[in-house]
Amino acid sequence: MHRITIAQVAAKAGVSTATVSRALSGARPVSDEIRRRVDAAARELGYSGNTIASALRRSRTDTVGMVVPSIANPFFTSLVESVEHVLQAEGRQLFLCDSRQDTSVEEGHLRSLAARQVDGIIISPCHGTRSTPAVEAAAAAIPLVQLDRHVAGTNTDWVGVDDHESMRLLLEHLHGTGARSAAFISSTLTNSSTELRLAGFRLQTQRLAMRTRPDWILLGEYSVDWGRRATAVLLGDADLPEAIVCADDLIALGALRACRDHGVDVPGDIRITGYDDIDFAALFEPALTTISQPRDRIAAEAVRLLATAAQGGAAAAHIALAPSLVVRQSTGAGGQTGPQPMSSRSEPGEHQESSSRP
Amino acid sequence: MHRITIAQVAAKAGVSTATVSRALSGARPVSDEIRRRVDAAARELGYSGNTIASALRRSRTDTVGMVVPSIANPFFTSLVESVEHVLQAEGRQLFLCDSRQDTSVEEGHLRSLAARQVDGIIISPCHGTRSTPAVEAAAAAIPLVQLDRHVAGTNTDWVGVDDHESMRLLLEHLHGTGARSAAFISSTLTNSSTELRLAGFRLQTQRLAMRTRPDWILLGEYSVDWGRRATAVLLGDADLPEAIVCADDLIALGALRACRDHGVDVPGDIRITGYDDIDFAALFEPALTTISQPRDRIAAEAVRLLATAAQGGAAAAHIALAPSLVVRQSTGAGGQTGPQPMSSRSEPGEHQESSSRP
DNA sequence: TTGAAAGCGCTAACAA
DNA sequence: TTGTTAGCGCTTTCAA
Repeated sequence: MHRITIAQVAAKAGVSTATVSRALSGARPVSDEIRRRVDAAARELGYSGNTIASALRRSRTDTVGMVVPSIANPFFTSLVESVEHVLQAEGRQLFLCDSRQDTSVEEGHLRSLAARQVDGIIISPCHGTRSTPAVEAAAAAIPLVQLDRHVAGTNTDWVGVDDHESMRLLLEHLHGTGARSAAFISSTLTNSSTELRLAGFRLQTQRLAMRTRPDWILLGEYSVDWGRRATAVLLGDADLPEAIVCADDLIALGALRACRDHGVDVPGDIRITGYDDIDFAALFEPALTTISQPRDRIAAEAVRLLATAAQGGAAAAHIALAPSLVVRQSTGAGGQTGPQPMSSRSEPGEHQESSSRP
Repeated sequence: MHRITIAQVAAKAGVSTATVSRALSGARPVSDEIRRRVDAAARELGYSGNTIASALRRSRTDTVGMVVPSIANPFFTSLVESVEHVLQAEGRQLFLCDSRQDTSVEEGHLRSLAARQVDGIIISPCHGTRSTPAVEAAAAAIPLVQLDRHVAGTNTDWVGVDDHESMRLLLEHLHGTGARSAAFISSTLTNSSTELRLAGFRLQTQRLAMRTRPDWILLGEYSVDWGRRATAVLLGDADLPEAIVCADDLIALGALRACRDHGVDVPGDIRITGYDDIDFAALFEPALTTISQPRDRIAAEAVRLLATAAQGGAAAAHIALAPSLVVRQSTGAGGQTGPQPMSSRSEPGEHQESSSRP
């Protein structure tokens, strides 16, 4: 199992190792004749290259690290998928890390990625304040971009959607369907997205004069189970909200489930909305009205920012892409059902960019 | 942004680079006094190590590559999650690759992983025969274990569940609920698991004298949409099967959806089963009876086999773990519904191991 | 227990 | 266009 080295290829082709390197990488001009000889020798020997040695020499690994709070969460899964596809198109490779909502695990991952000399790090930090030191330390050494969520007090690149705009879309839509009161189910406020979504909810309900109550703001975690339990609490009261706004689709699916279990009709008695537009959101009965994030675009921007930062750009960029509202049955708008192409989506374009590199 | 090297730590601590290396890795004995000095120097300088240089020297990267046909498929997602957790516990890192059901993409990934000197490769090949050359080539250079599916004609390690046993569990259960006829919806037969599941279906229906028909065997792809369309075809005929056995949960969820759309009661009119026990299987209405694969165990065995192979074990191991049947409402057994702990699961133990290393 | 020195496989100056 | 040479940062003999 001894690996073939460039020296053996050089010997076989009767040229120097430098020439082999040039011929194979195509970085510098090489005569056709020699290129043929080198290619033949490499093929015959089954030469496959040693990226490690190359990386050490070039101080560049063509490798990106990605850290997410939970691989199993469908939203992050599709973000990972998008990032992987972008990298794969560039011949780069993805180190995938799951922080499991644990800042110490997250810190370990960041350290390890730094030691592995990744060219960049893409992270959805698991906590809005406790993740800050590790994120800052990593960002000081390596280009780093935060995705979706971001920690407080740092000045790194960030890409996500405009959570405020999302809440405006959702609540105006609900208001338009006649809802005049709303509850909000979310995770505890440990990160920026979660905080912004709640702030947006408060702002928009107030603006639209929709009624809410302090005990209609239920904070737990991003999971189906929490959505179910929180909704059960809401349904246990005589005063029911006309709408339940959920901070992600998992919570919303749990809410749908709880309503079904309690014989509450959706959207007849209560309208329900989600956030993220995971694949299963379209499949449930009733299909879920939700916010779609332009994941591919988010991934592409993130990778682009990494490249820019690697070239020594100065100012950090905050890119908020436009979310889009996907109307389905759970808000009674008679929207489409099932997994068909979602033609009602508005084209998600760039929404605002607060600052950019030169 | 210049990285600190071991030489700078050595200078600051007043020792040689060799000593720093020994002190930091803990591989060889170092006096307490010097260890203290080195640790202090490293901390003050913010030394973080260069895994690339270390890897080149040790010819070991503490890195594993994983190639799956589709990151977004919840079954593979959870396999990825399990593998990542096992590796993370060992301080190793995962290169995640999505072959997107494309053998040429897959081949590119395998080449790239080999060039990156990964310590091992874990792969669910996307095709039973067309993936063979690339898998064999990779396996010749690097420890490789196939997960879930495996290609024809190679002799590499493999870990998965016993698909035949799964079909026995499913069909005996269906027979027990009174079903005497069954249809089968699956992907086209491009890989081993798919083939084995169909073979198992044929064998068990015959053994149990359950009626089936050639046009009740519908082969498309592993997706909700295909399950839905295939079921719609079945429901268009006057002769309805009493059960539909689906080769994965996505297909089964599509089948449930089609039945609902056509006003066919599940499990009253037709029983439906899935395969994989993805998280959403428990959430649908009716909740899905399915086969649970011991994912963590599969992941752990795969990583263990990689280590064994790296130490130069000879014979390839084929480890088939025992699947377990999870009974829920879609087969009318009044099983539990919703996402509660699945107490009816039998403990998945080792089922058979056809050969093992010395 | 510590240090000196070689070298992992590759690429980038520099020369020719 | 090609070859020579140095060296990326680390670990590991080998000697002391």
